[in-house]
Amino acid sequence: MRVSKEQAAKNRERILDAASRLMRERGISGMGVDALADAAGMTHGSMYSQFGSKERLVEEAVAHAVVGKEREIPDGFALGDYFSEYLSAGHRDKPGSGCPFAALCCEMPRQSGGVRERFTAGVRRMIGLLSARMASTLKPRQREEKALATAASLIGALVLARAVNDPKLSDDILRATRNQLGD
Amino acid sequence: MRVSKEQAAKNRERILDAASRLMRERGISGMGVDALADAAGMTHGSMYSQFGSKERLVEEAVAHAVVGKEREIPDGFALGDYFSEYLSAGHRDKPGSGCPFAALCCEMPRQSGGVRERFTAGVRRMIGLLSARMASTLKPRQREEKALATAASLIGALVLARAVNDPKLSDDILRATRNQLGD
DNA sequence: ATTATCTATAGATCTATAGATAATGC
DNA sequence: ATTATCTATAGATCTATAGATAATGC
Repeated sequence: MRVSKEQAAKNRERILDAASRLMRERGISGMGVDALADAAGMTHGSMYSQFGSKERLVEEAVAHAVVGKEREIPDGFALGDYFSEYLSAGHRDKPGSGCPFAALCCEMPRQSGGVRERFTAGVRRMIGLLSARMASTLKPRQREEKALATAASLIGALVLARAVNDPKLSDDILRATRNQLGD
Repeated sequence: MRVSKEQAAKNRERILDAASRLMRERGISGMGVDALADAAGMTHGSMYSQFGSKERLVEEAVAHAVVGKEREIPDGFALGDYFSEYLSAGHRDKPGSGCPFAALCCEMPRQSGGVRERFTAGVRRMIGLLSARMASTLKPRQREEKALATAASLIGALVLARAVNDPKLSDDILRATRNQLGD
């Protein structure tokens, strides 16, 4: 049951799409290769011939999620809009298509070097994006510092808002962080 | 091989100590009942007669970790010292005895109601502690808001500093957040 | 008599591999 | 001939339970 090169490439994309969603919804260790194969409409045997191991599949899926999310950011975006979107109830309630850093950060310390490399490269680009938009009255050093702290705030607020049981507390965390960040 | 009530209570404590550490190091789903039994020097059968299920054991272990961590905070602590300690390399590098919120937040959305309840109660107390120490020139509402955003910043910075692969970036995230929080 | 612990085991799930299958691409 | 996919299965690990064991506590 061989397929064409193009079809194989499409299947590969389908696996990565499914993996990058499942990973964010269930966690990396919570995403079974079998469940992933189901979600992608294939057998897990096929995934092993495409990726060799779960670890290498996760490497690519992390990069896939990060790049996909990056592409959603409009070119001339304003910081305030980005904050509002990032800290929205909609984002909180859709982890599968949301920020991969917020979804995967806690599992990263236990991942392979290759997986962490991709994650870290993505974090660096997020900080770069933020830094470039910080008030031009600040020195580059200060902009960088503010960008680092802002990334931590955004990710922390989203993760915490998803973690707590109480909807009001969750909303409060998002709103308070939005207000503190300003712009 | 029955033991005395006191010994049984001690064994229970030993299990909870081991669980609250293993959980933070390997994640809740990454902590096997068997590995936990090993770490506590017991058989897993004994743990089932003590706790009934992994879920109920996790409930107690989360509460145990939260309360244990709370007790470490000195009565008359200063906010600045708390920030410095929380955002230190030492804290980052010892997740097993560190903040349970930072270690477990990403897994919380997939936990049972009982587990999330304990986690949320702990978060609320952390926010209360922070709120009480905020500048007395602020109105209660503003103090609460600042406390919410501060908790998110602290947790986000720690989690992100643990996640990234590059030691310098990791240090930068902690330092930048420390500087932005002030006090 | 009660019960905390242990032994043995069930049944599910997880990652991975070997070999068969059948369509592509030379 | 090559190879993407599928089938079948291995071997490890995971949560959970049943029943035996042996010391406590009435």
